[in-house]
Amino acid sequence: MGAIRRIGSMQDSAHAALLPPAYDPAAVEQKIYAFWERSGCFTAGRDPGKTPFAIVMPPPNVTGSLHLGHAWNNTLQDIIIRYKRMAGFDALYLPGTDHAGIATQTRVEKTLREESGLSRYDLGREAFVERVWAWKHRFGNLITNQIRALGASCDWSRERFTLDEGLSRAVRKVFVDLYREGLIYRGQRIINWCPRCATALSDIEVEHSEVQGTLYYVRYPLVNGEGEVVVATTRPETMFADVAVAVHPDDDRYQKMVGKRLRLPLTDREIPVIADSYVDPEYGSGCVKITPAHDPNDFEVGLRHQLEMPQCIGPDGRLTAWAGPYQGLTREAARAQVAADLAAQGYMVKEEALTHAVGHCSRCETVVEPYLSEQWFVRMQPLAEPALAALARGELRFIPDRFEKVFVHWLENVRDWCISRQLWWGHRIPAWYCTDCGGVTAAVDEPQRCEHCGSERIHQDEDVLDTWFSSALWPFSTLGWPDETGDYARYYPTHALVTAYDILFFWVARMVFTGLKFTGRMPFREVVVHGLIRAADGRKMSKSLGNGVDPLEVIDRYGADALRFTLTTGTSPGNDQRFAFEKVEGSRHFINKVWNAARFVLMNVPEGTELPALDRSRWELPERWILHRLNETIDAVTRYLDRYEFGEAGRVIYDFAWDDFCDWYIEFSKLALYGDDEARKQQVRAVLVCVLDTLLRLLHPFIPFVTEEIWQSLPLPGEALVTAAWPRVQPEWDHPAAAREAAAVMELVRAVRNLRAELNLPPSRAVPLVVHAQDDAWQTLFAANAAAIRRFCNVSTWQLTLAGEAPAQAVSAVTSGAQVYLPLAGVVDVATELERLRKEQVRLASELERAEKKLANPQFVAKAPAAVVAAEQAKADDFRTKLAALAARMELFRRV
RNA sequence: GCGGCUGUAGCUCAGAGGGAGAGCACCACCUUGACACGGUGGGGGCCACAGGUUCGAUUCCUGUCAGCCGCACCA
Repeated sequence: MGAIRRIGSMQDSAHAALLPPAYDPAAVEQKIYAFWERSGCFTAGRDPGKTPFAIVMPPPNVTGSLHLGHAWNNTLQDIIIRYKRMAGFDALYLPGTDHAGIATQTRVEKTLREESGLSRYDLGREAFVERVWAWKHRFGNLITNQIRALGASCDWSRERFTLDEGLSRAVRKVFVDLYREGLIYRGQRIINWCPRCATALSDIEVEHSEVQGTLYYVRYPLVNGEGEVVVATTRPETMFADVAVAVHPDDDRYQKMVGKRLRLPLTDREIPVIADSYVDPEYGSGCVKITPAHDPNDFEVGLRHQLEMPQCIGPDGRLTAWAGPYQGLTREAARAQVAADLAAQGYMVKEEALTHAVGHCSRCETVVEPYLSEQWFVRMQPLAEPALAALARGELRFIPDRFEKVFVHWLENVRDWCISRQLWWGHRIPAWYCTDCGGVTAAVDEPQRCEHCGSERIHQDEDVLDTWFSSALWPFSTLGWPDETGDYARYYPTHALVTAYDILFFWVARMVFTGLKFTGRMPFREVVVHGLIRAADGRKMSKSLGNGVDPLEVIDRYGADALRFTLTTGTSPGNDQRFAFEKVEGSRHFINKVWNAARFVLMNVPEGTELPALDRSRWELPERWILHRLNETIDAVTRYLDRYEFGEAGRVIYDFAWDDFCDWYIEFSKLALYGDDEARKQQVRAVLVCVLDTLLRLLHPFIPFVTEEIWQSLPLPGEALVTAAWPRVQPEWDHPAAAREAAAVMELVRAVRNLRAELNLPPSRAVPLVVHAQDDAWQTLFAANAAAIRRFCNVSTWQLTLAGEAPAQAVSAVTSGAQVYLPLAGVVDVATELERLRKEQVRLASELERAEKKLANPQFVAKAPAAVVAAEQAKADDFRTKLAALAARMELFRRV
């Protein structure tokens, strides 16, 4: 990043002590993001020698605003990208936005209506589309700026929009190629129609939800007056488009009816009784009215029996001329009216309450109308099959893997995809119709003449493509495909795709089969699936409930890092999480803790300090232990990140930072820093800086802002943390013995603190401490750490010997390697002390019993791994030693 | 109907074939020279239930119950 130097922040203060004791994210986040962007460190491809690693961002709606789902999704992606960047990859995080056909068009139409009372038709297509573009230019960078506020390290120089010229060309090419191969066709079919949006929808844009309805049993009399059939229907208003009544061919009750003619009530029309095995004789009356234009199953029946397909409901959801006097009524009004009239005229046999699932528009919740119309479709089976085969070959990994099953099931049962939308905002279908020969010309570039007859009298299809049609190409269209660009060659296939499970079918499946079809490869190797974010009470966040939380508000109040850390530690693979402000508060506290640990280090490493190299020979127990723990932490975080276990990774560093570094090591370090051994002081400073440096690196992908801010203040080479190297385990830091020894020292300290607390001794009161070490080795250890023990426990006089005569008037505890006594004449109550010891004895005895029982089991000794048996043996020994000491102690007390 | 997820401390949730964990909340004490967005100590759980596999199950398998979510739906 050449000319860009560090931002200059903490180190500008005269002294770290002048830094505010509470971290203020608002003061630094924008400055740091600007620094990152300016430095070019997010731009991929600057070092061709590095291995590429690419993630494409799931494009949010260009005129939408960030919600917590986006925040979560982008945080996880950014963690991966930042980690990979630090680990030496040429990391590309490709951002962009989606034109979101229906949503955006609806939004602009609404404003138009509010501002001028005009509809899009009043304006005309061209003017309206212009308006949408104006809207896009006005609000289009809102969401991308919000993604910046979150800290996402996107390569903005490669930002894409689904309606960009390049991407549009990719869309047209895919359409034309599929059309020529017969994989896209146009046909008269029943599709899902939203009367409010006035457009066709694909199957997955329909949400089925249970509705309380009525099953009407209606008499259809025979024309000859010799009887009747009773049909059951939930939609009597469609009867004007009935063309038959079907019964099962084997249904004895109705066999004689087949072929007879019925008179349709409320009309003068006659319709036949037909036989079709689609009818379930068990359900309802066993007679089904057939309405091919208004029901997908009836449509199939209609095709089989070559029936007419009249429509009695129009695209606006109102009854048509076919409904005679009912024309113009809405579906709902017509249903009520028809039911009432049928009843009044004696056709209604009965009405039964019925709950059934009804399709609703996923966008506006209007009841979807199965509607017969001419639409464009993608033939799915030939595309799904190669995808299934590739999945079976293991070319795509789902994390967690259970989502593969859902995915496969969907692909196995997928139906043709309706891709035409009766909208104006989107990619216009690249198909032209010839007025003369009626032929269709599909072309990437606007054709001058019909490719069938050469006529120039051609006009383009009015409709646009489903937005997901362009999203399906996103991983390669954004990289330049169909051109063989450098980016496409270098970054495609991308590596990981991070997404919530709710768009697996909408988006992931479609990228998979178009990717395979057009690039010959899976567009990504791994799909990292996360869940949905819910309100604190577990309900979905929604506009109607008013329980949505604006991530920008969270960022304002707590900082982007706190939001990120909350979302990250709340992640468990594939599962939903609940959002609560208390959690964000917890994250903010953690960030503040890190901030203050840094303040401590800086205050003790004055400007200009020349830090010595780490020198293992000069380390004492705290240094050996903390670096050993740091190694374990580096290893764990790296492994968890490699497995996309974000929550666990975050938790592991949290524990290290707070418990090990802050609570213990910093406290240990004070002994040296406030002492007067200059050489040791320098070594401890070096260790402090090293641990803090490493900790910041490990934390950076999770909480990038605060870590960058702190890191640039440290006396270290390098310009920015964002491009610093990811830590590696240092074999020379490994020190299992130190881990055990430190554990014993800490256990001793805790035991003394516990005694003090139980005696209600205020921390300010120094107490005498007697320690009896179990053997020479333990004695050496405790002697070496006497200063720490004395400081941590506020000890006045200190006596460390090998086990010997115990002070009588004392409270005591048994720890690994030692017995500790607080000889406090007058404070000790023999009865309470005995009771305390007895409770401890009971606890230890039960532990020992458990261990001994295990060890006494020959099967356990024979079959369990040796290490497990040895560990159990060691535990038992430890318990026995402690119990013996305890028994001796109690004996002494009884004699007093 | 088919498939999946969840059930662990008061709450929110991790976890893992071998001594039950965190955060918040709670109790007690503490303005110690990084931090009260803090420190120290503490209480609290037959890990939903019943079987099975195993030397050993809270963890793996089967079933039951409860909550949730997909997919498919017959009017």
